[in-house]
Amino acid sequence: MSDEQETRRGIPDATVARLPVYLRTLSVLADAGVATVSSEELACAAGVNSAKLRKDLSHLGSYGVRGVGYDVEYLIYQVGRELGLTQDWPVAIVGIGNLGHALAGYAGFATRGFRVVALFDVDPSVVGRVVGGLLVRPLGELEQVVRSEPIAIGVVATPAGPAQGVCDRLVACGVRSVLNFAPCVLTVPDGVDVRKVDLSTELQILAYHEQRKALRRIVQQGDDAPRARVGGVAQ
Amino acid sequence: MSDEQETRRGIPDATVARLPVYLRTLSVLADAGVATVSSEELACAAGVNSAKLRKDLSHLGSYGVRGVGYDVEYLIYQVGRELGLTQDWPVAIVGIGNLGHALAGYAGFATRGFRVVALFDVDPSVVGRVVGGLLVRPLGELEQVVRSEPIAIGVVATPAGPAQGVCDRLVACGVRSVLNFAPCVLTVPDGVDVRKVDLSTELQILAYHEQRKALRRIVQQGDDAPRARVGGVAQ
DNA sequence: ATCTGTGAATTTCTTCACAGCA
DNA sequence: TGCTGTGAAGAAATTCACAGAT
Repeated sequence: MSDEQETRRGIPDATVARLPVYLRTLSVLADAGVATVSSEELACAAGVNSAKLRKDLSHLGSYGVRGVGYDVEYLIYQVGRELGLTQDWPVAIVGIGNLGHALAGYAGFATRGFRVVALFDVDPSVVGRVVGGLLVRPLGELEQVVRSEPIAIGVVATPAGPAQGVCDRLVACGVRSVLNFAPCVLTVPDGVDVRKVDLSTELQILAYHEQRKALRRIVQQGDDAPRARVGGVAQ
Repeated sequence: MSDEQETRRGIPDATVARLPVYLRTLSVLADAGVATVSSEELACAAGVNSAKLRKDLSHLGSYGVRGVGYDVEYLIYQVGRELGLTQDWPVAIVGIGNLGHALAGYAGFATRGFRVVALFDVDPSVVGRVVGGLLVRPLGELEQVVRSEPIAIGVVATPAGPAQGVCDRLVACGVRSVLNFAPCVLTVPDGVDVRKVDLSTELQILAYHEQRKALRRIVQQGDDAPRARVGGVAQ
């Protein structure tokens, strides 16, 4: 019953989002020669609480040993398999500006499973250059290349303006997963996944909390100090 | 009663995370000359459903007009204020590799409120260069600069190795908000916020869903085709 | 004795559906 | 009538706390 649900609906989104963190943490432990790890230790290293970690891992199966913990190598394999990293995912990056340039050279992209196989740009001064060992092709060749190589994931690193158009072309060529760095919302048909990475969004979230912390400090001070200093903030 | 809670606990995290998206969407509308927008229209443009949008905005106050919608300019102001964008947030970036380079030149960083004021790197071949109009300083000057300029947000764009050390130094200088691009978990004292942007995490999440879609297609095919083709997948 | 895996309780987030105002 | 703002219902995620395996 619960197994059936696991297979059909899959693992909860919140759990999927944390699996990569666990995987990276486990890799660090493995490199350090650690063979076995408890949920408490792994959770701490990954920055979550141990009950959450255990519940997350329980969605993959029973890969721990009671009274002992988890075998690091085995868990790496299981988490990687669940995430689909045992397969090969060819990636294309469109838009080789500052960010695209960084992405093309980013070692993290070359980690298990992911393989950058094509770079595209419209700018003639960029096209023809070699970035991260790959030739930058003109955008016009997108359809041809994406169809011949079986591109699974398209990375949009263009400005906001052309992003939707580029995305449409990728999707038309059969790309079903898009990672969007452009500062805009991409609209895609059902069955296509988009994830958005937005630097200024993250900054704004930090600013919100920073502002609250500053406010809280003022109010706190106000509690100890004469009321007048608080101004209109409290109440 | 509910107002009190709003002031003390603040806006729900899930809402805060969406406000920047609304803000950007509103800016696009404003640039297009739209004066008034309904929750349905704005929600659609922002890629969320309208009930969620209305509930989100209701946490800021009652800034809409029943039967009419929201005034775009006014809402931009209110959302921006809530996020703390009416204040000035000086930002320092540590690690001017490919990514740091891209970040320093990223226009989104220069949007309302945020101002990159200092760049640091250890590499002597990078130190002294001018990137995005700013001189790259040696890491040794971090304490001096961060203390003299009132840096609010530190961006860690170093490799994983030095990231924690850099973060510790930033925090020691009074930085209370850190945006982490390094592929590792940063540990900070209470009262300091860290947000993590991880490119390979996003790819892995896409890979998970891509794998599931592929699997579903196979199972679906299996339903129409002879059982034998399904193999061990179904049941 | 120790540590996992998991039901149950709790909290948070989302969606519904409609009262109430323009 | 049209659209917002919001209680109430529902779904999802988190945390608790402990039974059960080694």
